[in-house]
Amino acid sequence: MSKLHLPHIQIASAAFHIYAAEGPKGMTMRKIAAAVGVRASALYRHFRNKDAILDAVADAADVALAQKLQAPAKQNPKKRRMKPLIGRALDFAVEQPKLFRLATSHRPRWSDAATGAKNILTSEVRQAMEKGELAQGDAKGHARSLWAQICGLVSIRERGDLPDNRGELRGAWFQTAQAVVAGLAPPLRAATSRSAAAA
Amino acid sequence: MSKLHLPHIQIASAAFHIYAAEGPKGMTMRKIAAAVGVRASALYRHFRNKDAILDAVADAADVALAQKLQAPAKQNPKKRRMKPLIGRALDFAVEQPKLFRLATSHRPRWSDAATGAKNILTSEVRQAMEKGELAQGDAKGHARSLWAQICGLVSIRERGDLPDNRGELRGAWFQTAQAVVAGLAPPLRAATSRSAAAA
DNA sequence: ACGGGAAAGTGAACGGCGTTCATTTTCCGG
DNA sequence: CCGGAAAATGAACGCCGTTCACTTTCCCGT
Repeated sequence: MSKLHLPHIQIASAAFHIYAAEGPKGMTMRKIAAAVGVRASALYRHFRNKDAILDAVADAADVALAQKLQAPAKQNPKKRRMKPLIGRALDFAVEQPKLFRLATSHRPRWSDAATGAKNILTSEVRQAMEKGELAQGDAKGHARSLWAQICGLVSIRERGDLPDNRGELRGAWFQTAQAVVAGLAPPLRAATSRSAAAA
Repeated sequence: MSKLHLPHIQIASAAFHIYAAEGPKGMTMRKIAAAVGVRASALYRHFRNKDAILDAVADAADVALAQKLQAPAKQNPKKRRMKPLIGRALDFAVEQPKLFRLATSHRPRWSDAATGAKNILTSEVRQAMEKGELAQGDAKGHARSLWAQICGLVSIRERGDLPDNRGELRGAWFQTAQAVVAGLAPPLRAATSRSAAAA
């Protein structure tokens, strides 16, 4: 396991904040270096290149998103989980649009870290299945569908094709969210023919 | 109406091809200029700056996507439209990933051009509603939900979280697509007849 | 047919970018 | 306290988008 150098963390953290505030074009080697009180060339002692730093930032963004997704501990175990979960994801996307985009689309693959958004989401879905809120089935597949819908909603929102008014916006979100959950909801009849293979 | 200068078109088209092949970082003022046989500084006689060229490329990508989305003319009017439509969208995303990303996420707003993907999609949805394939309701809202799901699917596919195997991939796509259409489907209609056993 | 003015193209230059490299500074264990 | 390793430096390279004064090209009104 790598030694997790301190300067490594300082650099990644500085880059993270710059990225969150100014986006990809604002995150510059020289600016990152300045933020940690050093010259740009010094960064190369700790990261192979800029992309490596961006990877670290993306990991951090993924973790930040995962933390936001995680249900609050005090949550009433009888309450439904899915709509609040979607709400939290959308909140994160609105509060930190650049980090959300990075977390959901930068890396070639989802982080498999236990603390990553993917695993948090899957675990939430699994709990919802156990309580009958979602149809029994492949938890990974359900998580995928749910996540696809969330990403899509955010993508559309960013294109400005959702109402600007806060209340209507929320309504449109949940109208769509409802469509998703309905698609995954316990069958009025048998829904999926394939669920055996993947688990 | 602007005069639709010829050089304008040449430049945009060169930029389009470069972007499709090499992505955002490959699309350089100097390269575009070389492709039309001119120096970089000459481009500024026709476009205010690089972003303006990128806007033109994004418009072109939107139109290309719309053409792909449009149902083939010979289509049997009795056949279902939604799943083939989703299939075409996904095909485009696989064949031209960079153009798809640009068309779906570059601009601040959807193009309202009649030939844009947004309008084609809405019109397809409207026809599906008329035939009872989708529940009656707000066509725009349905189109939004559908498009959200498609964008999300593509986004997830690009992260590598879908099977690599071609058949399974298709299966996973349509499993998810089914969840969407189910969410939008008329309340009591016979559950979308064919379950999507690809493989 | 031609002169002149507008449009288009040029080449050099600017500052900023990521990255490299030889050199210098800083740090710390024996 | 010293010597070598680690870290930081500053200058440089090539590419980027963009600007500007200048030249070339084109075409329209006389």
